[in-house]
Amino acid sequence: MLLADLAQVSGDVAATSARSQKIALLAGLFRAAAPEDAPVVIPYLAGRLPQGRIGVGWSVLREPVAAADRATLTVREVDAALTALARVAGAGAQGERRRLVRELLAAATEDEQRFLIGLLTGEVRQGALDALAVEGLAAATQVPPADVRRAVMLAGSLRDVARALLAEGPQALAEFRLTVGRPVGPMLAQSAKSVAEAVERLGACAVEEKLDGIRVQVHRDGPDVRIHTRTLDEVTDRLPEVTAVARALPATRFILDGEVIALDGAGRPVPFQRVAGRFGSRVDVSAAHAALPLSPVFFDVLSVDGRDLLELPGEQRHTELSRLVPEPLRVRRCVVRDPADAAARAAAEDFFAATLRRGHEGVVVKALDAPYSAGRRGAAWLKVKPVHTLDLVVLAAEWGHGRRTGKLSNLHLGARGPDGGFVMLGKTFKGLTDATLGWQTERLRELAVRDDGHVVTVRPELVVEIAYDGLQTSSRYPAGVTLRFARVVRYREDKTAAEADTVETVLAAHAGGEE
DNA sequence: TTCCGACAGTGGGGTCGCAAT
DNA sequence: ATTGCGACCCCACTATCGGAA
Repeated sequence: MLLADLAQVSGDVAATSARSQKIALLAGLFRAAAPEDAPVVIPYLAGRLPQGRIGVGWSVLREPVAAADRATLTVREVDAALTALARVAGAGAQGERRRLVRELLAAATEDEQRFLIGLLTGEVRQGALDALAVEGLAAATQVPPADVRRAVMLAGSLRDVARALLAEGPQALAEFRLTVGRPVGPMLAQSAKSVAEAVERLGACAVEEKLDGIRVQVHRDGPDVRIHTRTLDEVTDRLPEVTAVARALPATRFILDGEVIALDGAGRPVPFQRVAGRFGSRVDVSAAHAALPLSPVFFDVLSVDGRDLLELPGEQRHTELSRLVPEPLRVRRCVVRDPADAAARAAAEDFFAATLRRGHEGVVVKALDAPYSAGRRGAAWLKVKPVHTLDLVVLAAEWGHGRRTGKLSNLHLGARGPDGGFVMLGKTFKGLTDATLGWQTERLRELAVRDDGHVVTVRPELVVEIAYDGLQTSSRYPAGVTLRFARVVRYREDKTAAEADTVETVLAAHAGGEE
């Protein structure tokens, strides 16, 4: 199959907004793909490389390459070229990768180049990723989408399922069962504004600590322990202490879901930044380990002694968990059996407050009767975190990309400094409706003093209310801190810049506590 | 007919490892 | 030794489609 066919379909998919149409287009191409092409074609049209990220980014792709005028590249040629490229390493690797990429692009037409660059940067922007590729695969093979989706979740891989399905037919899906040693997509949580709202939405529920660390899925099969992240990357080598914990538990085959954090001498959690630093250390793990030991804390069990627990209600899985994992290795929790019981609701609020006092991020409220929905962000788990707000001044804004092209999108945010100037605390593009986006573009253009084509600097007059999750240390910004997860709540046209919050108040609000 | 679940998009900051400077 | 780049941790929020209610 020619790469041009993929580029064509990708363009067609991007051109329609109807999901049904996108799925039909994908299915059409999957049907036309030869069995040897399918393991490449399907990830490509899900916007991903089968090799994963291969060390090619914007700096390599920045300079344009003259396009070919005839489409000759086959999908398999491209895959072979990228496989070779992914293997390049060592001194001179940058230059060699650059040469290989440019060679590939020179053989591609303009449309093919656009598609390849999208794949390499992870920005195909066709309005279809894994989920719609699964639907397309189901349509192409005439298998119920739910069956394919389930197999993909349990296999942790669209490509493997596609290969099996196309080679062996629908019965191949039965092979994809929960298997110790093979990671599954972790269940994710939605957000709620308060514990009261979460309890209201869920009914009978458990309120559990939300720890601010790295999500891990731990598989043990006899002496063999494997640890995977949220995106299913294997990180066993980096977490020897987790392996040791898993080996010490009173069962030999299981899959646990939890979070890895670090505790200081007083038993309080260490800030996420330090945990991430330790977790990211790969060269000398034992030194990093000694400097900051990590502790796993578990909150779910998916399998034990060969029993698949995914379909069990959360409460029964918790019973299994408490049998397998002793107290300090489990998250604390508080159960609300009857949401109509005022005392139980009050206990849940107290638990939330106590969790924050212990230095944790918040809570996750979980329906007692919900199964483990692997790979889904269902409404059965709701996270609740405290939110802070500030009134800050817009110092500049950046031109947006994609659907925000032509709009001023990413705002530079400043607090009032001691000398009457403004101190930048970070940026945000989140929380904006299209209407607000349009409005701020107009307003900021009126206030513009400079436009370098990327950043538009403005007179510091517009005040915007910003929600954020806390401060984190920063080497990038002058105050030495930046806002974590900043997002726009609303513009404060009733306020002047002189009434915005000061750096001093921002720092004081978080003094002594690290949220 | 309206509501709501699932998806995709739009990027944020920090940290590490690696190669280039 | 320092700098720049890419990968990958953490993540919030809105718009949209299309099936459920």
